[in-house]
Amino acid sequence: MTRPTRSSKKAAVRQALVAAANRRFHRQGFEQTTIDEICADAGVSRRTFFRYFENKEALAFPHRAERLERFLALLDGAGHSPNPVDGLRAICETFAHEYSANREQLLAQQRLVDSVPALAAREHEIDRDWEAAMAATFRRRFGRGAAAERRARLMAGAAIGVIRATMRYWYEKDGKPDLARLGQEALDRLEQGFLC
Amino acid sequence: MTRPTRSSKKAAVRQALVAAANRRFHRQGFEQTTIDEICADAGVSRRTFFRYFENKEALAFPHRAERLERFLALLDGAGHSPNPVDGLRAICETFAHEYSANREQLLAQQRLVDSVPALAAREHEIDRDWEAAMAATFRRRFGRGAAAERRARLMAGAAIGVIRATMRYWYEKDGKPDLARLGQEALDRLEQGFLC
DNA sequence: CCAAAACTGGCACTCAGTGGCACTTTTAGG
DNA sequence: CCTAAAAGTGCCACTGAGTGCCAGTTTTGG
Repeated sequence: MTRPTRSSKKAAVRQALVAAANRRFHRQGFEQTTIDEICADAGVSRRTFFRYFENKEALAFPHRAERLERFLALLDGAGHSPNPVDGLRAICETFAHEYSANREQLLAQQRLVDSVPALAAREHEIDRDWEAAMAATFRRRFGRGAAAERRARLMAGAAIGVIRATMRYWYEKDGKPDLARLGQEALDRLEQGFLC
Repeated sequence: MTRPTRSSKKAAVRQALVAAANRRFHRQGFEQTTIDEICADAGVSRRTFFRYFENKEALAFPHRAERLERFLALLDGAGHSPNPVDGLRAICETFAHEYSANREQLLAQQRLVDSVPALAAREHEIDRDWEAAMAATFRRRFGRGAAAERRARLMAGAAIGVIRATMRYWYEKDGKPDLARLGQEALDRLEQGFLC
C-alpha cells in the first residue's frame, strides 16, 4: 500500500470536486447549485475550492487547459505541411476520435453549457484561445508583412468559426454523425470558400 | 418648455448611467468601479439600476440591442441578391461607415473590453447573436435539406469569424485602416477560401 | 530527522444581484 | 379636469460568489 503523494492527492481532490459538481449540476442545474454544496460533497472547504478552480464556471470545462495544450502540441508537430489546412485535417482527425469516444460525457456537458449563458460565454473564451493558437501558427507559415498577418488572422477566425459550427451541429444531432467526416467537410469549405 | 414625458426620462436615466459608467470605467477600471458609485453619479438607486441593465457588463455595450436590430433589418432587406455574400458586402459598407464615424468611442470601448475577460465573453455572446441571424438568412436562401442547413451554418460561422478577426485588426491599428476596405477583403476571402 | 515549502481551513469582508413592499409619478378613460 | 390603474422608483434585507489574511498542518528534499 503506497503512501499517497501530494500531487496524487491534489488530483483526487480536483476529481472529487468535478464529480460532485457534475452530479449537482445535472440534478439541480447550474445556478441552483452553490459552491458550498459542492465543497461539502467533496469534503473540502470553500476556500480550498478556489485554489483548484478560478470560479464556478471552470467546473464545467475540466479539460480546458489540457486540451488546449494538446492542440498546441499538435499544431507545432504539424508544422511541415505546405498548406496549413492539411495540418488541421490531421488534428481534426485526432480530436474527432477522442470526442467520439467520450460522446456521452460531451453531450451532457454541452447540454449544460447551452442552458447557461455564462457557460456559453466561457466556451467562447476557449475558442478564442484556440483561434489565437492557430493564428500564431499560420503567421509563422505565411511570413512577415501586414498582408500575411491579416491573412493568418482571417484564416484562424474562419477556421474556428467552421469548427464551432460543426461541433454545434454534431451536438444537436446527439453526436450521431461521423464527426471526423463533418470536420473534413468543414475544412473543405474553409479551403474552397463559399462562392455559390 | 415641454414637460418631460416618461420615455424621455427613461432615456435620460439610461444615458446618465452609461455616461457615469464610462467615466468611472475609464478612470478606475471596470472591476474597481462599483455599481453603487455609478448609481450615485447618476442620481439613481441601486435597485433602479437593475431595472435598466441586466448587469454591470451590459453597461459596456449600450448599443447591443439596437445594432443587432439594425443588422437583422439589413439582412432582411438584402434578401434578393443571388449570392448571400453580396448582401453582406452592402451591410458591411453600412456598418463600416458608422463605425468609422464613431471611431474614438469604439476604440475606447474596445480597450475596456480587451482589458476585462468578462467583457470579452459578453462580446462573444453578441457575435453569437449575429451568427445566428446570418445562419437563419442563409438557410432561407439555401433551401431545405441537411446539406443546405450545414452549409448555411458553416458559412455563418466562417463569416462571423472573419468579421471579428477584421474588427480586432482594425482596433489594434487604432482604427486607422479603411474599415470598409478591410471588410471587403475579408468577404473576398470568405468567398474564395484559403487554399494556398 | 528537520526546516522550508506547499497546502488547508476558517473567518471576516466586499460586492453583485434578487425579492418584496410601500410610495410616487405618469397615463388613459370618462 | 379627475381619478384609478399602471408604470416606475427607493429602500431594506438577504443570498451567494469571490478575496485577503493568518494560523495550523502536511509533505518534501536534504
